Amino acid sequence: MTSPGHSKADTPPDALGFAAHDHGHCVESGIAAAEEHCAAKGLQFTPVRRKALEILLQEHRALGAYEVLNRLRSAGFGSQPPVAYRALDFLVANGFAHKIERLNAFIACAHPGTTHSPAFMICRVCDSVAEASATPTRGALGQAARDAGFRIERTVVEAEGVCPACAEKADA
Amino acid sequence: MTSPGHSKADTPPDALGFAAHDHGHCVESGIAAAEEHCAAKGLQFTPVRRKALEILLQEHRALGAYEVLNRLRSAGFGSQPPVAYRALDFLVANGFAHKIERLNAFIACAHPGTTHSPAFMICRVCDSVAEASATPTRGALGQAARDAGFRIERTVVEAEGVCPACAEKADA
DNA sequence: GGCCTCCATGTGATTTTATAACATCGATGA
DNA sequence: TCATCGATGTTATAAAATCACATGGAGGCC
Repeated sequence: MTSPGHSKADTPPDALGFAAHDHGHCVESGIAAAEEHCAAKGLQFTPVRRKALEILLQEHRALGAYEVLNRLRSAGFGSQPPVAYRALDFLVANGFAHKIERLNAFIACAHPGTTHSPAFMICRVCDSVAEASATPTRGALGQAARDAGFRIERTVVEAEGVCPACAEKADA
Repeated sequence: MTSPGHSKADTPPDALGFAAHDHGHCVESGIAAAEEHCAAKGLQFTPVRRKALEILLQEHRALGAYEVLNRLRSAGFGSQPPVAYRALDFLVANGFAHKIERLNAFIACAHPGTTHSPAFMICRVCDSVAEASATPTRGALGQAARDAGFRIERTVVEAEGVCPACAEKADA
């Protein structure tokens, strides 16, 4: 995880993920948020589910289901695809993780607990992914949907490009 | 294309696809646009590629690569996956078709020839798909990208929901 | 013409991603 | 006690995508 030892110590609350930050905090707070939310809603935050979330939280990039599966197996859980897919489905369904459609891969949610329509920036060089907020009903798409009478239930917003770190390297 | 003089007073020129329209026109004009564009750029608009585009243009919904492959086979072309994937890659690379990431499927472009960042509305009931225009650099995502120093090269914008026709049926 | 290169097409084989179908087990509660 | 439910596990298979390699036509060049 190439922890960049810069001066900045904390993650700006509702942004970026490309910036340097206290990564241990991401993991802890992600787990804590899920724990609370599950307790509040009567959901079972079982060992596989917790472990799957932990695995995702380790990285600011998207992991394929089979990569998660391998790590779950290493941790002593079942070794067949449904094990991973079920855990991931649970995390996604409850907003603790998101699926990056472009990559057929999964990433921990950067602001769990809050309802939001996520938007992602995917670096095609280093594969890092940052989560931002989308306001899908406000732009051209929202207008088109209103004009057409289309009822939006969910949006996928993913930008592919080059993250600042990689852009800098390329320039040099 | 997008020459609106021809439409039936139903299809707004650069929108929707859920509305009724002269569908034969979609096919013809889609093919014609591709033909022109290829001639202009020195690209080979070969029989498989043309047929693949025709197949996509038949429908206002996304077709999986294997569905396209089946139809190509029926039309006398090769029957192995690369046949379809290569034709589709060509169409996508040149803006004649788009991939709907959410569905792992492909759809003909609704306004070929013009450079654009497409946005899609996908009906989860009837599977129809309409193409609109996105303005990804203008909303919250664009702002986040600027703040982060992320260089956007391509965006995926897909809204899932219920189209007007299906919503009406559900109400009734 | 003969030859070379490029690119498109074709094939078989394989990899990657995802789901179906069914068995077991522990917790809950009538 | 025992029926039910949800979570986990397994085997098997489906669906989506790519790899590797052979063939064949169109142009350019000698």
